[in-house]
Amino acid sequence: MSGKIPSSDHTIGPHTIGALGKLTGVNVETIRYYERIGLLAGAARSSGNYRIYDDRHVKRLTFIRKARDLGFPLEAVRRMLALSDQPDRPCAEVDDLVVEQMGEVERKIADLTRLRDELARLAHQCRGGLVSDCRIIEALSP
Amino acid sequence: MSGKIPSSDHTIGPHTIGALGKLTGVNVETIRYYERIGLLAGAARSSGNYRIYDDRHVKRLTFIRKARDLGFPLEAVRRMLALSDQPDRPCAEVDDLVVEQMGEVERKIADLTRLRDELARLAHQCRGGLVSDCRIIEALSP
DNA sequence: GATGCACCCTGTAGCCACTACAGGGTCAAG
DNA sequence: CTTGACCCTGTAGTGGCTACAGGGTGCATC
Repeated sequence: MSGKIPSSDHTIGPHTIGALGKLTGVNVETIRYYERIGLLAGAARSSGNYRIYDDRHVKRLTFIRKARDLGFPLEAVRRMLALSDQPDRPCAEVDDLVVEQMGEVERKIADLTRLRDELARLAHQCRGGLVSDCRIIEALSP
Repeated sequence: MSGKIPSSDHTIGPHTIGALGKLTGVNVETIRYYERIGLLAGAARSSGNYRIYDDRHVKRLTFIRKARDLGFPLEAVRRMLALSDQPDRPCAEVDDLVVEQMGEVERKIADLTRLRDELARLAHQCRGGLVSDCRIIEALSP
């Protein structure tokens, strides 16, 4: 059976999943995963059962990718997408998500900074010796 | 069938898994998980098939917990445990692990700091407005 | 000795956010 | 007409646990 297949490579018009992936910088497997969990709407299909994405998909996925790059968990991304579809709602709800995420990130930074200091204290404590005299092992041993 | 069961609550002598967990601050499920993946040696069993841990287990698990608290992945913990059993090997191998882990942590801190700065720039950009005018949504939209 | 309760056992499934196959089908070019 | 790049579905794996389900054990209390 013959059928039209979308030619891709352009920034506009229909795209195969691979073209969408390249356009947005998202792995093909990840795109399918997003569809499976209902984050990205399913695409139309070609006669050969290929997914055919349009520009709304490109926009949507770009949004998701940027939000993920900022460290938002998928649930937050989902909420932001929902909000972006409701232009009449207060913007503060979006802001809350950003502030929450910033808090998370700051907590992680604080934790990791403590860790790094601990590790720095441990490092290079036993240059050239044997494990039997290793201060690091000692520090970990009860 | 009767049988001796270890009474616990002391810091020395045999322990049930629950007592070991309390002693070391490690979740009971996690202890069983460590046994399953071969990180913590299996314990003797009581007549009622309860695990009976001795002081070597306590030491071992404390070591693991401290290393985990420092963010070492389980594979690194495994290598450190192996090294701690070979006192004649050079301590530098342990040091390498610490330095590597410190590098990881510093990379994460750098990444998160960049993230935090991005988020800080986004936060509070659209106080009181509607989603339709939200700069955050705008920033994420292509 | 029956009952209750805290603890223990095994085995399996779930979490997050992907990633990596296996085993096939489809498309365009040479 | 074959090659090779791409696509499809479905399932299993990653790390490091955590959370059951469905049972058994140990001990105190009535």
